Amino acid sequence: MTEPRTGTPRERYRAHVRDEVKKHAWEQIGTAGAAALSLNAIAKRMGMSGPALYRYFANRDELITELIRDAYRDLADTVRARAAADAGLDGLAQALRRWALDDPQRYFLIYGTPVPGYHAPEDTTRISQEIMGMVLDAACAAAEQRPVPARALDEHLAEHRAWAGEHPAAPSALRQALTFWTRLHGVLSLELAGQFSGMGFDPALLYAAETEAVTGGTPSGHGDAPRPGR
Amino acid sequence: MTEPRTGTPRERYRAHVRDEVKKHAWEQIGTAGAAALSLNAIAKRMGMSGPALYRYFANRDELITELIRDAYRDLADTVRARAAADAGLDGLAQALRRWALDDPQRYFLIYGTPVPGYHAPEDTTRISQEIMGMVLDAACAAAEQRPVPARALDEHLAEHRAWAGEHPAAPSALRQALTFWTRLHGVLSLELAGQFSGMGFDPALLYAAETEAVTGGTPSGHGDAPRPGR
DNA sequence: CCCAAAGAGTTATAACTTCTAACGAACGCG
DNA sequence: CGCGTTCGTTAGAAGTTATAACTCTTTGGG
Repeated sequence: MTEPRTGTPRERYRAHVRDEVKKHAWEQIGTAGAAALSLNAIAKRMGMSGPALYRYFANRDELITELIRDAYRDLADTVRARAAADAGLDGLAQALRRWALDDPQRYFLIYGTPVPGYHAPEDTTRISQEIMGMVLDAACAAAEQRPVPARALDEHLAEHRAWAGEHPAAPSALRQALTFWTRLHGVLSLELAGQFSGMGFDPALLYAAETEAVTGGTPSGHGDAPRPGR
Repeated sequence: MTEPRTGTPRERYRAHVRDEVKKHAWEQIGTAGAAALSLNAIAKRMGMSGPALYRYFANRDELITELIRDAYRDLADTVRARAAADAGLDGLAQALRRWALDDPQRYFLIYGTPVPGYHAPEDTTRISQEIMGMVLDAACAAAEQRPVPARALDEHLAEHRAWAGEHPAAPSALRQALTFWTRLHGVLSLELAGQFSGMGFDPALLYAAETEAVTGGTPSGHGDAPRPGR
């Protein structure tokens, strides 16, 4: 989460306690969901009384916001590592699914049901944009090897490409990155939510099929092995 | 929600109070999310003390389960009405989006972040299957007019078609119904969660593009007007 | 019609939760 | 070695879910 080797002893201790709180928080979230997260319960498990935690987190929302921040950072790191290995769009898709399956509630903390009042802090939206940027990079790289056919939506995206920032992606790449996100999230979120549970088919194959469809069957760059199924 | 014209006066009164509780519950969920739903607050708004509501709902979870049940029923009714009008797959897609935008938290109550411990009651999964059945019907009807090309996934689905029940859909129709669900849910859930908010493009056009892609551009049956955008 | 049973709503209470306030003790910087 | 900052404590307010016990009303059977 954070490196403990900085600042004064007190700061290091503080960072250590904060990390331990977050560790217990993730456990609670994993077993009972974010709604059931209790500062009191965490304090007791750490062997101290409830109000002590308020020295480390202003309130429950700040702890959850911090967890969301960490989740975003971890996802960005995962995608960045995979992108650095030049794994291609399908490599990113695999990394995303693994990351999500590794801790479904962490995925839902980012992409799940929003709390009506809640507004994400600016830095998390920045990380979100960075992730999108890496997907855009991969989409452009894939388009060089195999051109992506144009769609009717491309025109609209060409006119509304503010979300891509300064990225020089072609309209078709914008669309590809966007549908990469929506299509994989569609399968992944329903799988993680257990909506496929009694249905019998293998979600991994559906995910692989969607990945192949959205990448145009591009077998990745020169990075790790493709392995469509699992 | 339920017809008040049945049973004894007491039963009718009971049903009336239950409906009023649910009405207030939906308001709370809409403005603060399901996690913030408070039986106490509902009771006070209805002019009675907290424990009185326990005459009508065993506990908070039972109320939420009942809301989920109602949401499923309402979605099934909406889809059924649209399917009866022979609106085609894209008609169902439009109906789904309208229904979701009408009350995002209601959509998320069904398709949003799951609570780790929670298991859906049997009747809601039955309704879910009924909805899937109607999508399958529409997919088969569309395939008669315009054949759907086969995909690699079809073979797997042909071998694992238990979820389709007795439905005689061809493997390609199974896949089409499944991706209809996952692709539209992918766009819709991210839109409802506000993930597209600062991005500039029109989610309706993205949804329309995904609808057209998944239906193969079939301009519906003979029902209501198609109207792709909005 | 009458009366007992059933049901509705009440208050009191327990066991939780978040979060503030006030206090004492320990830590570590100068 | 001090002395101020920081930490952890207990006390307590205001919420929550949920149960128990009690009162009052409604209802249906004799």
